[in-house]
Amino acid sequence: MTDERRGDVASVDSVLVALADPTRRQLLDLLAAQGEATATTLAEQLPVTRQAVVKHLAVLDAAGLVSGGRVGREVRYAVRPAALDATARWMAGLAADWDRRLANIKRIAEAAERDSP
Amino acid sequence: MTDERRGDVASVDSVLVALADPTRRQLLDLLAAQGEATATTLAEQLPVTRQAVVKHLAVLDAAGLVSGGRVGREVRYAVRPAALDATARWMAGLAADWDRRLANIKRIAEAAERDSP
DNA sequence: CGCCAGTGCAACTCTAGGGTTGCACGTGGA
DNA sequence: TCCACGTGCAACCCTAGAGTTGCACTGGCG
Repeated sequence: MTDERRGDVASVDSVLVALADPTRRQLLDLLAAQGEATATTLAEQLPVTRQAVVKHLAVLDAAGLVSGGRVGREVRYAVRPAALDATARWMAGLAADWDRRLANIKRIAEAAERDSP
Repeated sequence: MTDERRGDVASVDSVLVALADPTRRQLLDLLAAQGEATATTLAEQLPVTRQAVVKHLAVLDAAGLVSGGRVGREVRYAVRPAALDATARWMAGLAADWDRRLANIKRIAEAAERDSP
């Protein structure tokens, strides 16, 4: 529901926090590989409990990285690229900004050096 | 020292962990804005102690996001875009991969639906 | 030469969150 | 119908790490 084009700070924060955990990244890899999966089947492929997986999925869901839908008595989760893509663009923009600033600083420093050697 | 071109998992991990903390992101913003700064001057602009800033700078340095150099009796830190840029590309690639996989799944699902309606 | 600013190191507190166990609930299949 | 499987909820442990305080060290400047 969040406007994808706006660089929302809160959403970037939640995505970064979500991706900081290695278990969650593994979870995302598994989900991306299998398309859809339940917390139970995911837990079978990881060295943690189903409950832990459920908590991680909740965090990932809050960050918009996955979404779950009920099918019968089970809940199938799938990966959502939008939030990840938005964060990637935010990060690329930040890196470009740093480059810009560093180039500026360097230019100014060289100009100052030329004035008073 | 790390080869920038290799998508090193460990370095991506350290960058994500480093960026997950809001104080560290603020620190990076300040550094990017000022070009160079010491732990002491940075601490003056933040609601935390200099020691906390030093620890954060150590984490950022280990992730390759900043680097510090001694000038006289003070240590000037500056931002390094390379690691951030590499992580941004890693993330963009991951998002693209997810898109690819989701499109595949969808295609297969539609083919199966066409077979047995 | 003495003093102060800026660092570095170490020990300590405290909370967020990753992980677990145990149980109750509901839905599908035999 | 009954039972088993997958989920949901709550309470709990335990460690990583964000932050603090206190002190020792050292290079610069008056």
